[in-house]
Amino acid sequence: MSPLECRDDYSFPGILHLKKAADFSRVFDRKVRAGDQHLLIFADRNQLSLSRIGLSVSRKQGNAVQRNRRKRLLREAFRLLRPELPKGFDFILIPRAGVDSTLVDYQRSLKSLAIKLARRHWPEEA
RNA sequence: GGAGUGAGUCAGGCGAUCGCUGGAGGUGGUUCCACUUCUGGAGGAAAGUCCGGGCUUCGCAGGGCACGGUGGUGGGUAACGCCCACCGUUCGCGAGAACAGGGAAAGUGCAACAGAAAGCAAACCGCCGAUGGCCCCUCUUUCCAGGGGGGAUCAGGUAAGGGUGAAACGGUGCGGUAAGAGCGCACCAGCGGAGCGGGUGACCGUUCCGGCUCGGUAAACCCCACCGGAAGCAAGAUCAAGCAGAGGGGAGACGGCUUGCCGUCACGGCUCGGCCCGGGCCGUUCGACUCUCGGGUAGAUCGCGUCGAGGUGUCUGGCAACAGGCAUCCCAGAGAAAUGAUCGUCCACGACAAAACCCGGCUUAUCGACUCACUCCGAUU
Repeated sequence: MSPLECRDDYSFPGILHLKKAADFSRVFDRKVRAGDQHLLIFADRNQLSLSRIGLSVSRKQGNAVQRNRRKRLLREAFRLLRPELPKGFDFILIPRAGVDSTLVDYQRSLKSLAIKLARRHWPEEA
């Protein structure tokens, strides 16, 4: 198994985290985004056979404990949905402030928004 | 039992499923990853970043000024603005609590409102009006002069009483006086000086003397004593793509002219091709390509968590803070940042809040639960 591949199950190892500042600015600069009342997602294609996520939670979301809670819910949503999501993308998830979202809310939003963003990238292939 | 004071402890539990991360071991693929087993994985404040240290880099003869900080005494400590004990003042019936607690007779400044007056002397109401002046009444037989008594008033005296204020230049009594006043005296309070006794000391007790009394404010300037080199883990150390720099090596001659291009041959690199011949492209008489060097960005590794001013237990010294001895344990270590999510269940229905180089403190936030010691009140024996 290559280092840049990963089993298609409910695990969530470190290589699926978006870590480098360069990756973050690349996705943000692409300016391809979609959102609803729970989430705002930026997306860009990567050259890998898997999808990665990065999280951006601002100070407006509350204190450190509340921000941590949001990040954990978002990671959990991604982890549980990973087999069903499009591959080969980097996503940046930004939760909406002031909304009391649950894990189920985030799962639902992540799935529909990710599929929507993936479709928007397909025309570039042709 | 009720009310309270002071120390201190804990910070939802259990189970199931799916995950994350550090370490150790094993298996598999040749330096990295995957799988697997065991094991560790947020706080009392991790917070605010307000002090003090360690550590790191830079700076540094010595002294002074400036700036900043601290401020009862004696201890503790690596150090502190922290802690302990004690002293003083104030508050509380008390257990106890609070104190930025050096200097106001070195100087400068400040004090709203009220009040006459807020700092060195003054006087609003009041009291007096002895002394000096003026006026009235009266007595001295009548008028004048003089004298006695009484009243009013001006000059003046006074600060006891009233009133204002957070604060108004000691208190009580006797004497004294026109009225009064430390004006005099006694005692008390306060201040200063000298002595004696106790204490390491802050201070405490006590005796005598003095002038009789001198207000508050220094987290206002200031004065005095003591302390302080600067910046911080994005500190800093090592390795180091790319790009840029310096130095070296590096394949050429001839001819033409419009003087930087063309032509001929030669050589070098790349390419077509299994290879040779050969073809194509680019380059060579200041330059393709290549070597070396120093600096160093992205990035990586270390710093960084096995070893610490460390935790737990126990003994010894000390009133205590704490120190020492012995035994024992290894207890988060990320880096866009792990320590979780969901469900079930129980109960007192879960507050405030999450490490980011590491320690010692302080401050602030906090649902509640509990332990120990002590005080006051009440009841009972």
